[in-house]
Amino acid sequence: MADGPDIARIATLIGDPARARMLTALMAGHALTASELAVEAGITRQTASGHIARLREGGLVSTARQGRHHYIRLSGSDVAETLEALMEIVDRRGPTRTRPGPKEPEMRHARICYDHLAGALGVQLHDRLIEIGHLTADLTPTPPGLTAFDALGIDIPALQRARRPLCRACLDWSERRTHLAGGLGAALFTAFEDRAWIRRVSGTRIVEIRNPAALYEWLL
Amino acid sequence: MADGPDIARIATLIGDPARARMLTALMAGHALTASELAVEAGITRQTASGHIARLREGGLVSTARQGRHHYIRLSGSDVAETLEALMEIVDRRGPTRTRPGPKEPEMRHARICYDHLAGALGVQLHDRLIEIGHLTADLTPTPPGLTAFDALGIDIPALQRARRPLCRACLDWSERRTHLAGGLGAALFTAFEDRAWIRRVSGTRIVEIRNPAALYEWLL
DNA sequence: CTAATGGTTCGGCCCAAACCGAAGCGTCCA
DNA sequence: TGGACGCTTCGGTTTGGGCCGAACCATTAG
Repeated sequence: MADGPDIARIATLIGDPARARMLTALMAGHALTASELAVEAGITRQTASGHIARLREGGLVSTARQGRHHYIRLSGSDVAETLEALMEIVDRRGPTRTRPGPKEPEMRHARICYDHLAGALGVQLHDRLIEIGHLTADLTPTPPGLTAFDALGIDIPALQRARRPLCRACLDWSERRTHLAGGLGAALFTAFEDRAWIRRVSGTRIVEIRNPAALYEWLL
Repeated sequence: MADGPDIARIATLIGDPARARMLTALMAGHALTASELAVEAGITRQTASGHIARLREGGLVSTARQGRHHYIRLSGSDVAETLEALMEIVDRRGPTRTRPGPKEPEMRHARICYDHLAGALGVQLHDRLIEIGHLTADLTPTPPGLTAFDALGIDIPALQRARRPLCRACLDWSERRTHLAGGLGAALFTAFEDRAWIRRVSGTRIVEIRNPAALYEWLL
């Protein structure tokens, strides 16, 4: 009898849209910081902080402090399995799907995720970099990749010396696939922006493609 | 962006204590009426009616009218699996642990999970079927397995034609290992029940072993 | 040291939804 | 045909909690 409310407690934690987006983002298996989760969930840092506290209290995530950063990850595979079970229900009988959601097509096409590209364009960039051999499947730069990044003015060795990981896979909530995050993801974004190949729409997370020809040529 | 992953919608449905109690009651696999569910959840009929409408709208339960009665059941095994996954999280890290009531040991030993065996016996069945070669490690029936299932009156080809997957691994929340679900899991349960090898304890999810000799002999 | 950055806490606003009483439908039986 | 029964719908109240602005700690950089 008492187990009813207990599963309700856990389900309630997953049931908030912002928290569900956080947990979905954490499904990639990588630890994320509180700020990154806030961006991923589309809420402010202080709101995210409260959500994280509740998730931690409920045992769904665990946190680790490293300096002034708090890294958050799913607390175990059982949590991931539960989320997958929920996704399966959604998939099997979802009359109102999120994938072709007509809400904000531009957001789904290209947006900024913290400091790197996300959306369909972000996923495409990620896949293409691996496809043309600039990155290996586990996101390590290859010699040709180093040359190509250097041609964009990106100093890979300097990025590698930074504390931040060079490359990280970030799960895209609209595409449900990974895009490129980390120092290189951020560097590529600014490189594209400096060349006016892309531009941020001020006040939103939306990213516009200004020079598709140059962008796609670089991806050949 | 506002409408993130739909898993939040499903989780919210499970996240209300009254609805969680209803769903837990339905885990036994029997259809219940709206009034019975109201008693089970400890709320009035009209409140229960609203909850049932929401659960039906969300696709978690299906209803059937028979005269002036409305019978409600879980809409599928995927819902039961999700609930079991949630129970496993609760079981593993629940702060307010459910009192180890008198029913607990029997529940852990053998219980029904929607329509198939769970608990220690369920896990044992799963492992044994693989061990004696009736199923492969990825849960495909072998020729000797087909013969053995046929001897129990189970029509595997008919089950394979059904929409439901024939064999499915379902994570057991008390054993933390997988037991056998899917069409075959359900068919085995009814076959054992028909032969009076096992019996359900009415009003609960507990399953009693009535003829252990016959049951274990079949598993040789 | 000060400044910048990551994270948390506090206070107040606001809304979704859970709840019940009462009334409204159907369905079944005498 | 009237009445009992099962269930749903409607109104109105209440509350939990999600959200943000602002202020507050902690760590690192300069």
